[in-house]
Amino acid sequence: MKFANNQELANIFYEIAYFLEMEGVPFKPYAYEKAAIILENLEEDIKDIYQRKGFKGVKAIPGIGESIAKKIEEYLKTGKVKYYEEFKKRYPVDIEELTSIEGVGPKMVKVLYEKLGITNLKELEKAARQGKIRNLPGFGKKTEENILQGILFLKKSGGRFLLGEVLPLAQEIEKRLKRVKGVKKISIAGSLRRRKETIGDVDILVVATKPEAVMEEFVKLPGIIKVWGKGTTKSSIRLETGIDVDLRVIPERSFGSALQYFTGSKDHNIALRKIAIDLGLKLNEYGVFKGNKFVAGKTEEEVYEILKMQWIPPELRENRGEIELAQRNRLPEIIELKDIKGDLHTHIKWKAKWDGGANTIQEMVETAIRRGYQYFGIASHTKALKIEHGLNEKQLEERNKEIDKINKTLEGKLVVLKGAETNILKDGSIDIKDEALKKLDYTIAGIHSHFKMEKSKMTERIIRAMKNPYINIISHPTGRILKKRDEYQIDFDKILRAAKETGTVLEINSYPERLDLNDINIKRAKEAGVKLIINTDAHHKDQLRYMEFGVSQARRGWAEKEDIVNCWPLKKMLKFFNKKSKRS
DNA sequence: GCCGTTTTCGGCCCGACTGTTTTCAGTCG
Repeated sequence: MKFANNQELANIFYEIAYFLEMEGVPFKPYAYEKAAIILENLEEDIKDIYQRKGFKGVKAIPGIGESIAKKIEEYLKTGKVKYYEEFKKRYPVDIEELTSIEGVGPKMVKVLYEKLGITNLKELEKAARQGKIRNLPGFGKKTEENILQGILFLKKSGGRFLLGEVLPLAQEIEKRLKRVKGVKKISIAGSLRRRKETIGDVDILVVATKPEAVMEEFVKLPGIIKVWGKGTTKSSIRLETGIDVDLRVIPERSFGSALQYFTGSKDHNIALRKIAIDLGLKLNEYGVFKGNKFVAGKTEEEVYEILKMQWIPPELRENRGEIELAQRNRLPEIIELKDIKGDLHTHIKWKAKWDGGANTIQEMVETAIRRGYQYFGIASHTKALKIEHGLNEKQLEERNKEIDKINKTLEGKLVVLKGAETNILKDGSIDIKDEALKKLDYTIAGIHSHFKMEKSKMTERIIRAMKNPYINIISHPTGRILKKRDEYQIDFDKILRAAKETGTVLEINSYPERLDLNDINIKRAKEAGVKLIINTDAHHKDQLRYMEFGVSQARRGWAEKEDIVNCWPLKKMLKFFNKKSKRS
C-alpha cells in the first residue's frame, strides 16, 4: 500500500462510517467515507503533512474538517482513535467481512449482533444453517436463504473475478446477442467497461425492437447454472465460472444516459450529478432533464456535452481529477492498443526445455507479425530461476545466434530483439555477468525469490539492480498476484526516484493475474516522469493477446504515448536503453 | 461531519428492487 498511516486511518474511517450507518446516523457516514477515500488517494504521507504544517495543514485538506482532523492527530500521536475504539467495543463485529455478503448491510449486522451475538462470517453461516435467522425482526425465510447463498458465493469466488477471465466471456455474449434480430445497440457497461483489474459482475445494455427475443436468447446461453429476475427489462444469469451477468433492455432515447449510469464508477457518477444540479439539470439513467423536460440521453457524448465537458473514456471514470480536466478540455490523450509497436517480455521454448515457454521463436514471431508489431523481444529466463530452466551465459549466446539467423529471414518485416529476464538476487545483484548482458539489446530484471523481505531492504535490493547500467526494465515491479499474493514491501516513492535517476523503465505486466504496476502506481510513475513499458510476459503465443489488458491498465493510469517506451519507434527506444549503459 | 458566488445554517445523488410488510426499510449499483 502507498502510505501505511494513510491506509490505516482510511480503514478506521471506513469502519466508523459503517458503525454510524448501523446506528442510523444520517450524513456522517458519508463524511467519514469521503475522508477515507481522500486519505487513500493522498499523494503524501499524512504524517509528513502533520509534521510540516501541523493540525491546520491536516484540516486544510478538502473533505477533512475539525472533527476528523482531530482524530487524525490523535492517531498520529497515540496510534489510536478513541471514538473508533469505543465503537469497536460496542460492536465487536467484523463488519467488513459481514457486509461483503450480498444483501447484508450495516443495519442487518446490528440486528444479527444484538439478537444473536454474531460477529463474523462463520458464526453467521452457523446461525443461518440452524434456521435462527428467519425469526429475527425484519428477516424472514427468504433472507436466511439469501444469506446462505451469499456466503457460498463469496467463499467460491472471493467475490471478484479477473478482468482477463471475464472480458472474453462477456465479449462472446455481446457478440451472440448482437446477432439477434431487432437489436439496434448493445454495449458492455460496468466496471468491465472501465477495465478494472477485477470484476464483480457483468452488465450488458441493449436497445432492441423485440426485447423478448433478446431475453430469450440471453437465458439460453451456454454455460448457465442459474437464471433469475427474468422480466421484461432486466434478466440475470450466473455462468459456470460463478460470475453473474445482467442484461438490461433500454429505451433508445436513454441508451447514452443508461450507459453512462451503468458504467460508473459510483464516485464519478455522484460528481456528475452534482454538476448537473449546479447547471439546473437532473441526471439519472433515463436521461438529462430540465424540470420534466428530457434534454439529452441518446448517446453518452451528448450527456457529457450538456454537462459542459469532454466525453471521458471509461477507464478514467474514477473521480480522480478527470472531471475537472474534462471541463477544461484538458483530458490526457491516453494510449490505445494500436499505439503499441512491440512486446519485450516474452518467453520461448528453446532446445526442448530452456526458458519455460510453450512455443518456438519462430512461432512467437509469426504471431507478433500478425499483431502488426515492428519489434519483438525475447526475454528468456536466466539461470537462477531453476523452475523455468533459466539460461546461463553460454546458452544465452547460443540463443542470440538463433535470433540473428531468424532476423535475416524476416527482411525487415519485424526486428527480433535479444533480451533476458534476469533475476534480482537477495542482495540486489544480477544472476548474469555484465559481459553477457552487454551482448543483449536490452535486459529486464525481476524479483522471483525472497518475497518477504523487510521494506527498506527490499527497496534497496531493487534500487541496486536499477543502478546496474545494463538493467533497462524492472518486470512486475510490486510482485503482487491478484487474489493470491500481496505486493512485496517496497518504498515506491524511492523506487520512482531511483528509476528516474538511472533511466530505468518500469513494467506494466499484462498477465491477468499480475497487472503490475496497477493503475494508481502507473499514474504516480507518470507524474514522477518515469518511463513505462507494457509487456505481456507471454509463455505461449496465444498469450500475446494479453497486451490488451496491460493497455487498459495503462489507460486507467492516464498513460500517454510518450510515457510508454514500446509506443516509440525502435530507434528511439533503443537509444533510451543505450543511454544508460553507453552500450551502442 | 463537511461545506459555503444559495457562507455559519441547512443542505448533503438518485432510483429500483427485495423482502418484509400493509406503506416501507434496507441494500445495491
